[in-house]
Amino acid sequence: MPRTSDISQKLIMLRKAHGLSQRKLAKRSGVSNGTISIIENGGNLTVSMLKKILNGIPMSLSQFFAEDVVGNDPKIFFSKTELTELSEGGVSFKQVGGDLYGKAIQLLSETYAPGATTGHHALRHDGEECGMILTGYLTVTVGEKTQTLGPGDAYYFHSSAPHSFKNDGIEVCRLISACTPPTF
Amino acid sequence: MPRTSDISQKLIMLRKAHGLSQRKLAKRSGVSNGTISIIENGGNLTVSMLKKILNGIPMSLSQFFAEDVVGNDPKIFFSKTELTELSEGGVSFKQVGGDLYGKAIQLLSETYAPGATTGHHALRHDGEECGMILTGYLTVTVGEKTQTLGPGDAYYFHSSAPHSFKNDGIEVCRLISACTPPTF
DNA sequence: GTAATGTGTTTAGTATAATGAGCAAGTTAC
DNA sequence: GTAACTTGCTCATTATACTAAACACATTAC
Repeated sequence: MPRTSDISQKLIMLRKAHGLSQRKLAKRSGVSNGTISIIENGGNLTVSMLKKILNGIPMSLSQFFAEDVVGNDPKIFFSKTELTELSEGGVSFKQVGGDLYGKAIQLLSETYAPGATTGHHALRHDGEECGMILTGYLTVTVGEKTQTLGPGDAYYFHSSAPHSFKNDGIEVCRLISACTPPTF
Repeated sequence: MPRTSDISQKLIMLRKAHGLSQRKLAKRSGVSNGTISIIENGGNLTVSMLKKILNGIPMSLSQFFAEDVVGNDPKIFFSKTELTELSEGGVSFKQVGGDLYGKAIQLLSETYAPGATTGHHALRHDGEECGMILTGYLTVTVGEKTQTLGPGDAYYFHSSAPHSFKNDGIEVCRLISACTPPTF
């Protein structure tokens, strides 16, 4: 048996993040304390066992195995500025690190609710733009080209080309994009 | 043992969707055929076993447990270019959408293994740089300022200031950053 | 016909996941 | 001090996940 594993590391992290000892977690999840110890040291475990343990966190299997995604509750910004939000019609733009107007680059954290769109009259402005889908699916139209992108997919284009975004999926789409120069 | 379960149902669906018999899937994933049968009838199974089986589909644990059962294989890059990786010493830079040298902007998907660093002799180059932590923690030093950032946190600075990155945590740190102009 | 392949299931044996008590070390209280 | 409590880990025992081979039933070939 391996000395450690991704699962064990993740469990340890989760347990400690919730301020629980092995015994407390064992009690909460109805598992023996010895089992927790073995698993945290890299032992194998059944899916149902993992489910029971996560139940004491609490957390779902889906959450546990989720490709990690942007955290919520924004905190300190190293850039000393706040994160500002511009939201309308299910589309939300968050200017990461605050408004950097006048700077050469702007990072945005965007979310598109299911069905949300920037509108079919496409946007046009100066600069360049690229982004990467974190979760969900987004249909991107640039000029006459349309592509539906999923997690891990990316786009890049000159902003002078007419472009629009739409979430045709059933789940929220989140992405990170960068554009230059800032247009907001 | 239950006569059926969500996991077994999902596995059956997946196997059939790929036109595989129990024996074929067993062969592909290096598992005994009997085990497949038992599991499909609701038997319990270890996480590593599930991983092995999914390996023959193929599918990741993350995908298997994902809430959405939408299509997979994200591959196409809307920018028509490939994602290239530059990795050394636990630090990995992935140029999202390929090398955009000559363009005004470059999006990077970066990962820092626990303990990994860009080196204490700080980097200096032209342009501006900003990024956002997705998972894990990263200690960012710019000039004389040092800050440890977590998920959702962001940084922004002029690249001409000496800067370095280090993962002091115990888990992998992943972030998305954008810089201009590209320096790779 | 029956021989050869395919399917999913069952079974005996073995490897190992899980239990719960007990261990050693470290805090805190008094 | 030492008594009460915590921490995580170890160990014999029990429960069970997993294997490999055999089973029962199909379909196809000749």
